[in-house]
Amino acid sequence: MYDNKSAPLIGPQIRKLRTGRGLTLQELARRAGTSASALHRYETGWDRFEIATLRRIATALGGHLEVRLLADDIRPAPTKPGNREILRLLAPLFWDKRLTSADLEDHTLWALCRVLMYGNRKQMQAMRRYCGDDLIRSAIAQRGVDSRTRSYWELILGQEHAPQSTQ
Amino acid sequence: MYDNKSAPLIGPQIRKLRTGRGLTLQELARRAGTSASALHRYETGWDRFEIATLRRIATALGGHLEVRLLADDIRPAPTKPGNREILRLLAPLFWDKRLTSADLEDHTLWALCRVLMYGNRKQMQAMRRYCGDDLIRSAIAQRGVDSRTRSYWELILGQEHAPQSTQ
DNA sequence: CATAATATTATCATGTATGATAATAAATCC
DNA sequence: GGATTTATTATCATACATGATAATATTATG
Repeated sequence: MYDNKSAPLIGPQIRKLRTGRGLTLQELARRAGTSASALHRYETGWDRFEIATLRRIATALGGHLEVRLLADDIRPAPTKPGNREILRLLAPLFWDKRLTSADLEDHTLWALCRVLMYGNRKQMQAMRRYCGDDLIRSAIAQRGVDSRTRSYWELILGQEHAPQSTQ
Repeated sequence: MYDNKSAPLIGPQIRKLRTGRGLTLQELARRAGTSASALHRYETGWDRFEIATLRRIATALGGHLEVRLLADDIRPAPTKPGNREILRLLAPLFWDKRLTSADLEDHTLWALCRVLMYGNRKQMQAMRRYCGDDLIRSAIAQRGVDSRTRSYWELILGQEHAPQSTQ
């Protein structure tokens, strides 16, 4: 089952790292080039700050900031669809050539490319589950795939690699 | 070997997700309650924006924002230290009772707790490699560990769990 | 190629994040 | 317990992020 584990809130992250390292608000503020009052605001729930400020704080805490925009709505479908369901789902995409079970088996990459380039959310979810992400990686490496689609899926697969491996 | 793979730059993430979903700057701006000009700024490298704005953008892109402050300077040491090296490193921490090899073997958790609570960066790195993170999880669950240390290490181990499992 | 759509660049008024500062409350230390 | 340190709260001036708008450049479309 896909694990939707997200990062803790920023405020508590800052406080835990700060106190865990034995730093006062004043000292961290000095190191980060900010103010104790700002830090207090952030730690206690203020959520209107600038990325640049947060970046300086992370650095002052001996680390770095990591920001990801995670795409939630094209995760793999919960259960693996059968052939018939896939055919039904993808039918609108293959108006020029009716998709058959044999097509699915023998030309999986071709069908997958079309979904990745022109498919809707639901179609992508289904194919992700049906084919697996490794096959998607092969698909986007195909010559007929536009660079827009390629970079999109590279990003999705690259960033989802980590949380997926959590289990 | 620990993999230091960080998130891509924010600008490119936004652009890839936006174009990959076939959205114009105008349309994404409309959905996110921001402006095309702001989006253009962010996509092309502007780095002074507010977290809240970025959050709205992520949501408008069908996903969510994930922000992590990663602690870089207490990663496990590159190589596993031998007993003698550990004893040498930790000696300053055990001024009240000289640490022996037997202590290390028979009372690992106890020694580890002291390092986690009072140790410096280098000592923590070494012990992390020496004992492994599972043992650290056991250690912080011990009764004598203060909550500050506990929450600190829970955070570190929780957020590093994902990238570490990448391999 | 002409047109439409989209991206890029520039300007600007408004709202607000920011760090500085001070007062007060709470926690820590001896 | 008293003194010190730290956290919390409030105020404020300044810098600047923001969205609106328009002009210009580039790209896409038929």
